[in-house]
Order: sequence, then C-alpha cells, then structure tokens
Amino acid sequence: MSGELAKTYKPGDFEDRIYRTWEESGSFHAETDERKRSFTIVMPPPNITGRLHMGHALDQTLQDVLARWRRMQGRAVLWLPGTDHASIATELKVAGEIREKEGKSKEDLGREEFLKRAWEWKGLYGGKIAEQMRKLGNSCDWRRERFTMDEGCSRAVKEFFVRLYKKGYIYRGNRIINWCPGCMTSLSDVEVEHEDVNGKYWYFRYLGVGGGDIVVATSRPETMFGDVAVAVHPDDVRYKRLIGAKVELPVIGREIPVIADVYPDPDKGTGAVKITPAHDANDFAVGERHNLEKISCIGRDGKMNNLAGKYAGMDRFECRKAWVRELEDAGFLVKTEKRAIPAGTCYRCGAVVEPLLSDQWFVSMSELAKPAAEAARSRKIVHTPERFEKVYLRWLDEIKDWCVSRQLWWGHRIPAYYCGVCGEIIVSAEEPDACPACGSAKLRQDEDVLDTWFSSAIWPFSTLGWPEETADLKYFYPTDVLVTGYDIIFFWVARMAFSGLEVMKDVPFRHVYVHGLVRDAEGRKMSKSLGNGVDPLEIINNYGADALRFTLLSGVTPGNDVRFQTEKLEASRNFANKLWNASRFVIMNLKDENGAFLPVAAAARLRGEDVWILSKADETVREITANMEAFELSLAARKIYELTWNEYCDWYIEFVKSRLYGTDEEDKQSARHVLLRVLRDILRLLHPFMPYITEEIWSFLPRGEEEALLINESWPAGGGISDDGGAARKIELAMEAIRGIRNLRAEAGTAPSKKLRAVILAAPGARRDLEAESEHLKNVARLSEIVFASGREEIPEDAMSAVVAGAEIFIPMDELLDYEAEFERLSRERQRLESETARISAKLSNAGFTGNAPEAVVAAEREKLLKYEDMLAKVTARLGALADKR
RNA sequence: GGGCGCAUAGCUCAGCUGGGAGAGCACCUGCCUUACAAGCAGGGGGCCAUAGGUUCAAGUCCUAUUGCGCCCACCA
Repeated sequence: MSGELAKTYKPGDFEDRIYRTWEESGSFHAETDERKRSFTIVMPPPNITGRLHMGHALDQTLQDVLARWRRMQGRAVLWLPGTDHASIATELKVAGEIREKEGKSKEDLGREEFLKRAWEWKGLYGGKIAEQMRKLGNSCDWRRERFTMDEGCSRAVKEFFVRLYKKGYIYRGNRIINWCPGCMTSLSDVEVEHEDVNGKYWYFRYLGVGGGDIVVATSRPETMFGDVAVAVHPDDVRYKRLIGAKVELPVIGREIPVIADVYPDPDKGTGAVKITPAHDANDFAVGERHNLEKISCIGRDGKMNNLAGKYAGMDRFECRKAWVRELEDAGFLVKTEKRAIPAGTCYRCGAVVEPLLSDQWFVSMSELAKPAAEAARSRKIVHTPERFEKVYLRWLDEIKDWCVSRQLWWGHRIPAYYCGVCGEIIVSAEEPDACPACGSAKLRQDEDVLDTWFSSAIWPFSTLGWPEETADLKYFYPTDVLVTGYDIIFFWVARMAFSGLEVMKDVPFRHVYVHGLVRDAEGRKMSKSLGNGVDPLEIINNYGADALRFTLLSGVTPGNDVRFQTEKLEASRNFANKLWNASRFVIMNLKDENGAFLPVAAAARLRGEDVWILSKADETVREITANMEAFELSLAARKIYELTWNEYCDWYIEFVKSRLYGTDEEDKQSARHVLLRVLRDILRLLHPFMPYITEEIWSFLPRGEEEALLINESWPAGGGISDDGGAARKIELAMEAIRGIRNLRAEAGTAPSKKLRAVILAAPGARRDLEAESEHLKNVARLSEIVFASGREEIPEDAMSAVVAGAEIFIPMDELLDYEAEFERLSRERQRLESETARISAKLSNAGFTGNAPEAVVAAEREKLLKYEDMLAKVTARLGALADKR
C-alpha cells in the first residue's frame, strides 16, 4: 500500500478492498497440515429464506473473532461457511412468491417445476447471503462453502438415514403427530410452540345408557365426533360403579364405554375425561392401553370430515362454535368456564397445530440420546455458559421419538421405496431397480422429505466429506467450538451431538458457546411483524462493519441477550475513529517531510513512560489472551479499548510528544520505536474484533520482519518487559500530579492559557521520583500548563499555597487568587483522608483481618495507611496556614 | 407444575475465581491546545431489589422474599 492513511476514517472507502485482499491472499483457506494444530468451526448455516439479520451478525462475529484469533496463534483454522435449505420456511416463501406473482399454487406447478423454482430461489438468496457475510468480514473458507442440499450433503443424509434404519433406530409408524394445517405437514415436538390462549372449558353431560350420567369437561368440543370412551380413575368413588357401563355421546347418539385408567386426575375438571385417541396424544396413549378404536374427525386441512355429519367440511374452529350451540340448544351443556388453555402453534406459520393420526417416519431416540447426554456429563462437551448444559441434558433425558418426515417437496426426499406388488419397504441410499422380496420393478419412492434439522444434525461431518473417510474429516473433526443461540439447543445442538457420536463415534464439538438474542433498543425481540428489525448491511453502510462488530460484542455477558442501540454503535465508531487518528499521528511522526520513513531505533533506550506503556501493553496481552481462552470476548474487547484510548492515546502519546519534537536524535528514535511497537500490538490485539481498520492501518506502517497482512501476523506473546526501576510508579505519580493540577485549575477557573508557577516540596520520595528523570517534570509542566519554580526552593511552612498530588506539589496561592475555594477543597480532602485513615486503622487493628487475610492484602493496607497519614499531616498543616492568613 | 435468567449512576450495561463501586451515552463547567469537536480537560450522580446467613472482609458465596423476563411440561 502506498500513499497516506486517509485524513478521515471512512470505513466504506476500504472495507471491500481489504476483504478482497484477504480473500485473494488465500488466508481464509485451511489446509490439513500435520505440523499445526487444527481449529475448526462449522458455521451454523443461515436459512436461505432471505437476508441475514442482526442475530446472524452476532453469531458470525463471535465465530470470526475466535477464528481470527486462533489463526493468529498459528492454528490451522477452518471456518466452514454454508447455508441451510430450511425446508418448511423456504417452501412457504417460494410458494408465497409464486402465488403472489403468478396466482398459482405449488400444486398447480407440480413437484418438479416447484423444485426448479426453489433452486432458483436458492441461487439468488444463497448468493446474497454469502455477499452479506463478506461485508461482515467473515474470514471463512469460501472454497469449502456448503449447502445442506448440495450433492455431498444429500448423499450423507441418505447414508445417515439408511444407517439408522439398518440399526433399527428409524421406523415407520401410524401415530399421533403434530400436524400444521397451515404448512400442511407434520412437525416434530420442538417445532411446536406452546402458548396459553383465552379459551373455555365446556362441561357436557353424557347420558348413561341405563342411568348414571357423566359430565365431562373439554376445551375442544369439536373432537367429540372422535370420542371412543370416557375414562375415569379406577379409585374415583364417584365413578367406580360406572366403570364398564356405557354412555351416549350427546346428539350424536353413539355409545361409548366408561373405562378405568390412571390418566384422569380426580381433582381436575369433573374427574372424567373424554377420550379421543385420534386427536390428542394422551388420549392416544389411553387408547393404546385399552385397545380402543382411533376415530379421526378432523382432516389435514383443519376441516371437519364426514364423521362430523352436517359439519363436514367446516373449519374446526367454526365447527366448535356451531357444535356448542347445538349441544346447548339440546340441553347437554352443563356449564361454561372461561380460562386460559394451552395451544400448540407452528413455529413457522403460527397456525394452531392439530394432533393427528398419521403414517410418518420416526427416529427412536432413547438409545441415541444416552451417549449425547453422557458426553456433557463427562465434560467431553462443555457448554459456555455452563447453565445451558442443564437445558441440554434435561431435553435429552426426557427425549421422545423424533418425527422426521415432512409432507413437503423442498428437502431431502426420504430414501424409502415401496413395492407396488408385495408392499415391501426398501430403504436404500441408491434407488433400487427391483424389489428384493418379489422382484417387481414397480417401485415408488416415498413422497415425503426429511425434517430440515435431520440434515443439520450431520452438518459437522457431512461438510467434511462424510461418508468418505477424507483427510479433512480426520484432521478437522471434531470441531473445536460450536457458536449458536440458545434458541436452537434442542433443534440442533443436541441432535448434532447424538448424530456425531453415533456416526463418528466422537463428539461433533468440544465446546458449545451459547449466545443470546439481539433485541431492539426497547428490549423487544426483533421480528418481521413488529418491523423493528435492523438490517446489518444498512448499519455497515453507515458505521462500518468494524463498528457493528464491536458493538455486538461490547458490554455483553455470554448467553444473555443484547440490546441494539445506535448510541453504542456511535461509541464503537468513535473508538475506530480514535484509533485511526492516533495511527495518523504515529505514522506522521515516523516520516520525514518527504514522506520517507525515518529511522527507528532497533532497540530503544527506554524511558519511564516507555516502560510504563510497554508493561501496560504486556499486561493487556496476557489478560486478553486469558479472556479469549475463556470465551470472555466482551471483557477482551473492553481491555483493548482501554489500552488504546485511556493509556496509549490519553497518556503515552501526550508524554512522548515532547521527545518527538525535541532534538535528541537517539531519544526520538526510541520514542518512535515504542510508539510503533505498541501500536502494532494494539492492532494485533484488536484485529479479531475490528479486522478492517486494523488491516488498513497496518498496511501503512513500516515493515520489518512483519507480515504484509495483519491477518497473518502472529498474536502477541507478551512478556519481556521488566520494570525494576519502578518506572510505572513514577509515571503514575506524574499522572497524579497532572490530574491534580488540572483539577485545581478547573476549580479555580484559571484560564487555560495562563501558566501557573509551582514548587515541588522537598519531600524525599516524590520529589526524587519526579526529578529522577526530568522528563517527568517537563511532562507535568507541559500537560498541566504550569511552570516549575526554578531550583529546589523550600516552601515556607506558612506560605500560601495549594496542594496536589499526594501533597507533594505546591502552587503559590497568588497564582490562584481564590483562597476560599482552596480552603474548602483542602477541608474536603482532610475529611476524606481522616475517614480513610480511620477505616484502615480499624481494619489493621482487627486481629481477624491481619490473621486471616493474605499477606499481600495486609501489606497493601499498611502502605496505604502510611501514605494517607503523611498526606493528612501535610494537608492539615497547609490548612492551618491558610486559616491564619485568610 | 418444574427449571433458568435478570434486578448496580438518569438510560443501556460491565464487574472473571469475595479484599477500597466501573464504562458508554445523557447531564454540568471550560476548551476548535497543528492526531482526533466522531475530540480534549474537569465535574456531579449509586444504602449494587428486600430480609437473613457464611466470612476478618459480600455487588461478588448461601437461603428466603418481591418484581420483570425466558425455557420446559400430557391438566381434560
């Protein structure tokens, strides 16, 4: 890169260019390399339904930070990107678009044509998503980009299905499943969201055949057409005598038995429950126990069927109203009770889910779930934050079979074939030519597709080439960390765990880093219906990707939700701007008037502030590295922010200016050396968080041993700085003095341009420290606009003066004029010191404290006490002098 | 019904394994000081939800309570 770092920070001017540079350099690409340790993250593939939202931005930024950091540490980093076909969601979108644009249903188009359209959709949105990921700065390996329905993944899905089938884990059965009348497909349990809706209990009288009526309560009267029994608890004295008798369904007139089962709770409702095995999972279980008929009265479209008589064809909810009215008119309604009733809704379309009896494919989960749970218990899979392990385990421990077939077209078609002659079911990855049982060629493939999450479950290894035993698989599996939101622990995390353990015999990931949701500024969930979603691209256009990334990571706790606020965005952008300008300053000072780099000392002659900033940087390197290891990315981000702004910019650069503008050539070179060295460390530390700006600045720095690209630069190691001479302490004293004098000036209202005279008290410690290197004094003078009195004049005990910096520096009062203000200020100071010394004395005279607290803590308290006592004495003396002269 | 999270400065939130309360924004005062007004310097503002307990020491650990939020669950 030639030329100069632009005057103003405009991320839009360089972000895209930087990204191209990275991509073209091959830095994102991972190769198996036995000399290196691998670090693998497979990206949770975003759905191809549309654009990326803030949740993706957060999710992917976290991954990118980890990937970039590990890459800098020298690991062979594979961050594998991809997208998900999102069966239901995409099918709804595509069908919706066709309906809108062409007025046709998907059935009008037919399966083949519809799939063609869906693939076109994938091509369009898949590409858009990849572009968005690039904008974010994702350092993923595009050469390995995958799609859940690409050839390799499709093959893996079939293979996985066949293997589970052969081991007896997959079966086909006619059972109660969750049916979504909106999407017209079955759903798994986790795809049903539970919410309470305002509803009613209706109490109906079922007339006993030969006396003995029973009143049952129901929230779903329309299912009465499918009733096959009334169940009561065997010990319920109210109904004991009726067990075995028959009752008559109101109006319908059909007779059904009264049965005894432990399912009814005598304390709930009337204690008697109508049993509708075809429309309720519990009733289904009761029906199985008692060998009852299963009568369906509601169809897949959510409408009543012929069994509902005159209500046939009517929507289930319409029917409910009409049917209740009829029952009421006929005198069967005993009472009505308003109350909240639980309703299951489809997580995609929101329709009320209908439990239906249906032929579906299931994965038998109990055995498969055990190793997955065990992996967490034995810490082979570690959750961060830990609490999510409980969530994961609870689900696996109480797992139910997984309905994996979907009555959709967009997805992996189930590799099962039915013989049209003998009815044999053939499950095979390859399409069979003939029925192995009867030899017939009349074979028909199952019409259904698999649950989207079935292919997601094998994502960590299907993307690495499984079922082939590839080198990639061997090298990159198991992956190191899975980054994902807490909302898909069941959908995805747990299922990947059992799939990986079943197929690969090893966990799919060692760590699960769970993050929260991105909410809007008011704390509401971002959603399409609320229209409060924020487009990451728009933010990037206005603030830059770096600011967006930093914002998403700052001030958050792992696993907790983040509020997205523009103020935070501005703060991040301002931080980038600060770094930009500081870098401009540094680069400017590294060059001569012709723009050529000036010599920089190979090894600097370190002065106090150099040692101070270098040790601060070192400390930060150590801390940040530890934070990264522990996934404390937010803490790491804050520390690099503080080092950059509060230490490097606010103090070090200010300290070093006098040297840069001085004449001591060796000293100037030293200053440049440290300035550059620390800036490089800052850029390295910040790079995972703000990759673009750091890379751009890096390109304008002089290059020695350094990499051409920051992305390939190594993570700073830290160490190597020793502060034997107590340089940091002296610098901090100088800082204290500067702050104290500035404070004094501000309170006295002294004009900023007015120079004040000051005198250092001939106190042994501080004076020596401040004078030890006269540069400190100069800096104090320069940065607080004072002039030190010449020589080592003693201040007479009764001189009028103000006191700052641990009572070591005096400013003659005639400079300040406001005696009253200074008197008050010192009084406050005395009060503070008195209460502090009292507090510490009490602490130190407590045998419990001195006996139990660590030695270092006690020693620190002793030191503090001495310091405060000394200060108190001086302040008191000055106060006395002031009072006399006032 | 079970489980979990959150309650800290006006707002949004940090505070890691217990040792003198922090940031950003907002607010007040003064500054366009040749890196930066997207900035600089200074300042005000908090019984860290409540009540107990453990400890020499609690925002930090334990128990209970209150309020808000989330997840799970087969109450007809």
